[in-house]
Amino acid sequence: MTLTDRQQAILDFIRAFSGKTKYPPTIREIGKSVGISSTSVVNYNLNVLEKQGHIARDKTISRGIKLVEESPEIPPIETVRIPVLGRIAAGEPMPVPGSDFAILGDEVIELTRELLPMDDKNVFALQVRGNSMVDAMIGDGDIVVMQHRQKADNGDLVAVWLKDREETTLKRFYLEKGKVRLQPANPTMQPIFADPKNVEVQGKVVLVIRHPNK
Amino acid sequence: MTLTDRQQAILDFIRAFSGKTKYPPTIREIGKSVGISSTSVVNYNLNVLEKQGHIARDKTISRGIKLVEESPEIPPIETVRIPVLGRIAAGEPMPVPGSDFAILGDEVIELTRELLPMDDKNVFALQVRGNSMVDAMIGDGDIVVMQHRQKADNGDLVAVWLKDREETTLKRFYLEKGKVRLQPANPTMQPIFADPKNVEVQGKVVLVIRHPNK
DNA sequence: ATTATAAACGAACAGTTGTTCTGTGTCAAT
DNA sequence: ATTGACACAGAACAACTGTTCGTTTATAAT
Repeated sequence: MTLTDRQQAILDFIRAFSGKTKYPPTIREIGKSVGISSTSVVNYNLNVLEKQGHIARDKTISRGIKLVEESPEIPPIETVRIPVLGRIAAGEPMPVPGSDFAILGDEVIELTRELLPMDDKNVFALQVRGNSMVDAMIGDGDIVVMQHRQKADNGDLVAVWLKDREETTLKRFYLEKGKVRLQPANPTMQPIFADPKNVEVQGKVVLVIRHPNK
Repeated sequence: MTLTDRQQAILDFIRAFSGKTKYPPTIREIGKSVGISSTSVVNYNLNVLEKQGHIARDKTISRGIKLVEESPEIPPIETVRIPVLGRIAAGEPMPVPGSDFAILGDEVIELTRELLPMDDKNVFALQVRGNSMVDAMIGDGDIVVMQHRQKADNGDLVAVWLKDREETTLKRFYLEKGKVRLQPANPTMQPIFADPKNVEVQGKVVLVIRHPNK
């Protein structure tokens, strides 16, 4: 069942007007917008649109028009917003996200929640600079999504803050004989040995996102 | 600045009424609901609510009331929904997404649009099985987001359908001396050489998503 | 006790709003 | 040529709607 040009224009106007003003237009506002001088003609066309199921009307009250949804509701996908806090292993100090941190900078990415571990609290992202982790299949330019942690298990991929060097780095974490070994995943690079007191674990990698052609 | 009980009741009614009817109430409908018999009193209270920033009023028109959002609107992030069509290099036939394909299976992921290339049409995802691409830092279990392509450039990471083998595989694509070379990124594996007529390029990898601890 | 302000109230009014009535024009079918 | 359906148009009307006016009551401050 097709619409005339005028009827389509009326629908478009109702949608645009309602979106802007948060209330529907009157008969006269519709008429004015689509060039119909007679309220009777607007009323006639609205009755047709109602009969066809495009709108619903509440009788005799002002602005008693509502659009009928035209497409079935898209099923919602639960997503999570993740602040991208900066870059890692670039030697710059980097703030640790807290439970009430504000988003620094304004870059945020949004992902399907199911891509993250069960606990998606305290999640942030960093962009990797450098190739120290290529054997862990994390390369320069990758985005790593991290979950804030203060403790690490052996073998975890973590971001750690080295207090004496005042820099953050991404490495595999091992605690051996009272010392921390931060192991690159690149055979050309040496591990870092550090006093546990000098190491502050900030987060554990839970997801890696890469553009393979960049 | 506090609200009287009556003013709170008016706000609650406006919110409930608007949610239900999709248009705001009139002065008289408000009065009837909160037990105010005089339109002047309703008008007085609405003016107070407007002054305090709870509502906005469009003057002298019917139903010219709108609620002012009580929390700042979360800035929208444009996202893209990507169907996950299955697994690749598992030897099973895999349908090619077309411009009007339906989502097979019901797994869909949603990502920030800016993570994808400029043209995000005809995008789908596959989960990788196998380690043939570890030197391209794509491992078993990774999700690769692909853009439908029918042609590949040398060096592109692509999914190709091998007609004679009836299987899809993920490899780097090279066209050399009239032959297609599909190059694994794993030094322990041999490239596949194929007649171009036997090879159907399906898509090019534009993003890789990995859980590093799975 | 007095004053100022807030809150309330009914009535009246002007303008808005949707519906109905009567009539005309166009087009397709017969 | 006639008929019926559709679309249109202006006018009139009743009811709706928001604003203003004049007044009263309650409360707090002085």
